[in-house]
This record gives sequence, C-alpha cells and structure tokens, in this order.
Amino acid sequence: MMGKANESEDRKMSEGRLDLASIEEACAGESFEGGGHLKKGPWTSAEDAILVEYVKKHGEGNWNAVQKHSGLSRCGKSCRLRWANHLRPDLRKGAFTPEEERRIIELHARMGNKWARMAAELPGRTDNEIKNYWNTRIKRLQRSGTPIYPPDVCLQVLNGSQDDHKSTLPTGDPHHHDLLQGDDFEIPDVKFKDLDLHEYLSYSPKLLDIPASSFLKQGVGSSHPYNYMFPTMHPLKRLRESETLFPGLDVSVSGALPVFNHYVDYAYENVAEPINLSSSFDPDLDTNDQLPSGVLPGSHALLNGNSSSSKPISGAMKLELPSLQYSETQLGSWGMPASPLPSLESFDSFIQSPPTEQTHSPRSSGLLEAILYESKTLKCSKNSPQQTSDASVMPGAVMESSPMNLGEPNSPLGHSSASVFSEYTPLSGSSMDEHQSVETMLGCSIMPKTVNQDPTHYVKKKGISNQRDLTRPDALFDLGWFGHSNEHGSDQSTLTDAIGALLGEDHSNRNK
DNA sequence: AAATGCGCCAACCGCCAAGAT
DNA sequence: AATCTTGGCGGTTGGCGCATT
Repeated sequence: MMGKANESEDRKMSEGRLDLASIEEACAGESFEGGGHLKKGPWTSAEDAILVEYVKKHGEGNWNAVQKHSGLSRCGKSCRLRWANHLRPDLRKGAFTPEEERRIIELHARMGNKWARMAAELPGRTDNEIKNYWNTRIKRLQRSGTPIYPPDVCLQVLNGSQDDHKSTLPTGDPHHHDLLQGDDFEIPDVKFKDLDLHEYLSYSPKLLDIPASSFLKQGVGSSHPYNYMFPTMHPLKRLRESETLFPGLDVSVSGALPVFNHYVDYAYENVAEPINLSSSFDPDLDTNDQLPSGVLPGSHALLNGNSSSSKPISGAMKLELPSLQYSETQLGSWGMPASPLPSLESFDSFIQSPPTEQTHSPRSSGLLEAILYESKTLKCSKNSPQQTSDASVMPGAVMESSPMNLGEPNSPLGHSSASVFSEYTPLSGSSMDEHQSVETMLGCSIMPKTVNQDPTHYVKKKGISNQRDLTRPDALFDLGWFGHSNEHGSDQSTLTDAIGALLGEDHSNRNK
C-alpha cells in the first residue's frame, strides 16, 4: 500500500542517509506547513528523513515538538508511530521466522491481544507488525476452520503459567520472567499449591476413558501443525470496571473468573435483575433438532434469551462459534480415541459448538475455560438456594426458567455463551448495582478475600485487573483458579467437584 | 485480459493513564 | 483538585499487489 510504495525509500532513509533536497521537498510540499494542518496518510521518504534527523538530534519522545522543530507537518502521534514502526534502527524487518511465529502464538496464548507486550518480547518487532500478523493469521485459520493454539502451546502455557506465577509470587524467583516478562501485574498473596491440572481433569477419568492429562497432552506432537486446542479469545477491552465491580474482591477470586469474564462483564452490563445462573445443559436437549427453535443446545441456551437465540444459528453463529474444532478427524489427530471422547454434542454442550458444520471462529471460548465455567456455574447452582434447579438434576433445565431466557427475548444475554464468553465486549461501564446482580446471577457468592486491605490496591497498581488478560488460556493459573485454595477452602474442592459433576454429566450424556 | 477476492500492512482513530500545569 | 498535555495501546480502515476466476 502506501507504505509499500515508499518501502525502499523508507529503508534507505531509515538507514540514515539524509537527503537534504528531500527534506526541503518534504517541507515545501506541505503547503499547510505551520498552518495548523497536519498531513495525514503515507509518509514520504523525505518526511522520514526529517523525522530520523529529528530523533538523532533530540532523541525519542516529545513528539509533538517534532513539528515545531523540524517543520514536519505531522502530528506527534503520527511521528511516534512512524518512528516506532518503521524508522527505529533496531527494527527487524522481514517475515516472521518460525521461531518468532511460535513465540507469538505462545505469547498470545498468555497475553491475549496485548500487542505491545508481545512486541516487547520480540526484539525488533513492533506491536503493529505482530497485530497484523495475528489478525491475518486468525482470518486464515478462521477460513480453514482450524483452532488457533497448537496443543503443545496450550500445554506449555498451562504448565508454564503455573511456573510463571510461582515465580511471581513473593517467594518466587524474580528473575524468572520467561513469557510473563513485562507483565506489570502481580498476584499478591496468591498461594499456589503443587497442584497438577491433571488432577482436575482426571477427576473423572472414566468419563473420557482417558486420563484427563492425556486430554491436554494428546495434542502434543500432533502432526497437525495447526491442531490447536484453544481458540483465540478476545480479551476484554479494558475492563476498567472490573476493579470497581469487585471492590475489595480478591483478585484471585474476581480474577478467577476468567472463564466467563466476558460473561461477567456482559452481565454487569446488561443484567438488571438477579438471575440464576447455572449450567444450562439440558440432557434432554442435547441434540440440535430437539431444541426449541432458536435455542442453542446446552448451556448456551441459557444465555440466549435474545437475538442470538431467536435468530437462525447459522450465519451469525459462525462468528461466534468456538474455534475448537471437534471434528472427529481432528480429535483423532490429537491422538484421542474417538469413542471415549464425549460426543460432539456433549462437548458442544460445554462450549456451544453446534455439532453442525465445522464452524470456526477464533473469537470464542476455549474448551478449558468453557469446562471450568460450566463446572463452576454448576457448582454454584448446586450451592445456590436461589437455584430453581434441583442439584441432582442436570443443570441447564434451569435456564428454561431463567428470566433472561424467557422474559427478555431481546436481552443481550441472549447471546450464546460462546459469544458471551469470548466475544461480548461491553459498550460501557457498569455500576455497583450491577455488581450485586451478577453475584446473584452467578448463583453463588463470590467470596471476597482480603488480600490487601485496600480495595483499591489493585486498581492503583496500574491495572492489575484490567491488564491481566483474563481470557488467556492460562488465566486460570495466572489467577489461581487452579491450585489456589482461598481461605474459604472451597475453591479447589468446589472446582474439583464441579468438574467432576460436569464431566460426569457429560459422560452420562455421552452414553445415552 | 478483465474482474473479483483476498492477503498484507501502514496508518489512523479513539480511548485511556500518567504526568504536568 | 481540576484541567491539559503527552504518550501508549488496541482496534479498525483503506490501498496496493497478487492470485484466482
């Protein structure tokens, strides 16, 4: 494009070869120079030269002074971007190497769309570059129906994040940064146990007839280069509200909702009344054709009271479906026995991937998150006296009576859970009133944990909450979802139970 | 050969946080 | 304390070039 046209010249100029004639030309060419009009659009080599010269003289920063000192009719912002993305001498040009690509995948798995932070991990690369790369890659995968994260990356992230977080703990090695280097957040007072994820996932091994560890590990070594387990998650935009949404709430708790952080966000945004949230998996509705019209299978109907549920699944759904690809073929490629796997429908009930065509969207909830979310909510539903569902009954039927499901066909909650989990981006802030609603909605109280007596502690610490990308696959670990037992001593067991129940449920359904 | 679609990527835009005034 | 300025970040746009039809 524009840049391409100037690419060669840009390179030349960025190498420091100034052409004074070009500079004059650039300045002269700006008829509006100094007139308050700032040029936009592609940079010319002459402009680049001016900027390079300016930076040589004055160094980086104070970009708004560029115009004043150099006569360049570009806003400071534009100058900064141009310098950072194209003129910096330490820039590394050219295509990403395979190592870099893998690194990007890993980083994205950990950080989400934190391009700048990712760029910091990739010397010579810019956030824009990475972002572009990722976006095009997403599109490609979207088209091909391939999940985003390779299983080995997922595993690495999962395992690695545990380590990483241990390292971020007060007792951890402060020099161990690895992929989390540059994270400006901490997890204060979060005590990780030597807990193996596999314990959780193997809680109900019968269920899949394979150890849950295999579940995760099967993907490693898959011959499928893009046999990814986790989909791309759209991290919350800036969940600034999160701090105020959960005032005084232990980050390990508020943060321990990564699975449905979008949901929470969403809920805060839209839920006016307390609602009962439980797993909405309805064993009786585990096939699409049995569903009431417009109702998505499983838990996702739960959140579907509205447009999503009322409109045809196809089409719009395509944009919201998880990128987890559960084609039998792919499952097989993960090395997992086909039969022991939960039926597609079963998994779909978790993650709302309609067992229809191979749909794909990188912008969707991940399997692990979905499972955990479901399990968590399931547990919550069991514990919540407000739940209309019998704990012994498969969760999900509840949703039929969910106000958001029945009463508000146009409620935004009608989004599929997948979309809610992964896609929904709040349009505005939320209120404390809504906070209350969500707690109720979740069907279980989110127990505040006084990690820091100052409820604004995390807010003050440059966005401990909002900077942490809760949608990252490892967010669970980051935030102590796994291996973190709060003082209520319930998280771990709760989760374990919930997963067990959930998996068991799934299992039972599979055997139907 | 022309039309169309898609990939790539530079640049812009809006928002936000931090610092300065 | 309020306002302004600056820099940074993430999302989006739009144009060029290539491939396909």
